[in-house]
Amino acid sequence: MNQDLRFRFAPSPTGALHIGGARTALYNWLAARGSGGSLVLRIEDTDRERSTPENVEQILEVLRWLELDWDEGPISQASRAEQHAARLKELLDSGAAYRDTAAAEDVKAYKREHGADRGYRGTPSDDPGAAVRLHVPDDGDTVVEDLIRGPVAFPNRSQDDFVIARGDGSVLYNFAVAVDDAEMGITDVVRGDDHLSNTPKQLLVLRALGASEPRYAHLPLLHGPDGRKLSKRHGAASVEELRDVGYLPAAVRNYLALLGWGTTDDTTLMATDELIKRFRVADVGKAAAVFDEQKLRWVNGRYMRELPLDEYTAAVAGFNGREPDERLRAGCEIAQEKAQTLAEVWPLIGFIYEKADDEKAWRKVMGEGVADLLGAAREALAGANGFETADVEAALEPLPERLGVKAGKLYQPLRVAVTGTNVSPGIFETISILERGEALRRIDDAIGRLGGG
RNA sequence: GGCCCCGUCGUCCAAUGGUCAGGACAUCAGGUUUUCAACCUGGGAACGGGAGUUCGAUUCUCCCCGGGGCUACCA
Repeated sequence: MNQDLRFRFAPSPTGALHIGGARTALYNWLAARGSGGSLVLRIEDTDRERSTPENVEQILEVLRWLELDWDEGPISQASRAEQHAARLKELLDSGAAYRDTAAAEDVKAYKREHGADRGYRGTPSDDPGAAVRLHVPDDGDTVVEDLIRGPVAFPNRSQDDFVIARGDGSVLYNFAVAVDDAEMGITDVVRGDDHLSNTPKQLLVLRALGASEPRYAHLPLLHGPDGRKLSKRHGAASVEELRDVGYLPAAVRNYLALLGWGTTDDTTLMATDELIKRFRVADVGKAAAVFDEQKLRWVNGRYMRELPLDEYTAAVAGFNGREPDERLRAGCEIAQEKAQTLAEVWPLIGFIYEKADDEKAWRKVMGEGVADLLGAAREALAGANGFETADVEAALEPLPERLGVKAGKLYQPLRVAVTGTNVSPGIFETISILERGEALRRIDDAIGRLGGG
């Protein structure tokens, strides 16, 4: 345990939080919790155009839903403008940075002249409204000692003298991140691979400032099923969507943890405390992973089935905007083995409250001679000793043989008569969960509709 | 274009300088069965390509190919 470790999750609120971002948050959280260190939440909102309060709130909500807590923050990066300005002034005063009036076109012209692999070098200007660039050395490499990838060398001569502050004095991302990580005492930066190329820039800033450098670990990106970078096109790409289709937070954590990381003994299902115990940033793989919702569904199904009934009922109730009551609890009990997501539960047990109206199912099973079969079942149920599942079973079980039909020939019409559709939990449980009067009434209705009885 | 990263079954994750390259999801076949699931059994399925190092490479090195990231006075 190392209490001195400080991790951070630093999303930019420019849109919905991706499952990739969620995984980054999860990995940081697992690493922090597993090491006894702390987790800082910082919102990278220096892009005032795209950062909105709604997006910030959305990110916090996703983290809360995933049950990932943090120890400090959320800290708005934009609110640290004063510190940024102070550090910027240091670099300007020391000569490590300089003002330059060059625009994108000038940089291109420079490269046409000096070669595409040559980093831009500007000429200091005394125009107080010019952007600020950092002096990058011409020789040597800036090496990122990445925990996952090992040392990665970036030749300095290919690196531009990059802009660290706009003409108006506000700082840019790579500068703000470096300053904040240093001033917040971050020891471990665990983030997406898309930042690997930014790291030498941040290191250069840190060194110019004489600040301490954190350890870095760059996680492979997540791709969609087509192998391209994950985006909205790929189905449930945002965590909110995952929540809305009925996945359990614990299952999502388990699945996400496995996207890029695995154990030597091939364990697939791991409760969160086990993930905390076993997860190591350095063990994360290097290759990009593809988000596979089918496997998430399977993981989720396993979690659904293992949930204690009370929790299960509460989850189903919450998902459907209801209060958990005895009736729902009874329904959940018979549906728990069958549903893989919370959204799948209601179609299975909605009949408890109201009979469904599935025309296709009706046409499929309510054929010739069905009225008589239902009549026989009705009589058997009316005469049952009680109405527990065992009573219903005792009453119905002998029927197919006595009537000379296959079990399905009787049970399917009965299912449709009672639930209104042809998919439900076991037929005996399904009937038993209704009160006897209600069950008989529904059967009578069906017989009536068939023109029989 | 430049700089950088990555490359094991369809997908995720393992292992190894010498094994029949393993597990999970998915898939296929069979079983169970009152529907749908679930469940059980079994099968197919991978080291991107080419050199080199080596007695021997999936594993080490190089090249190629493929995919990806960055390349803004965005984050």
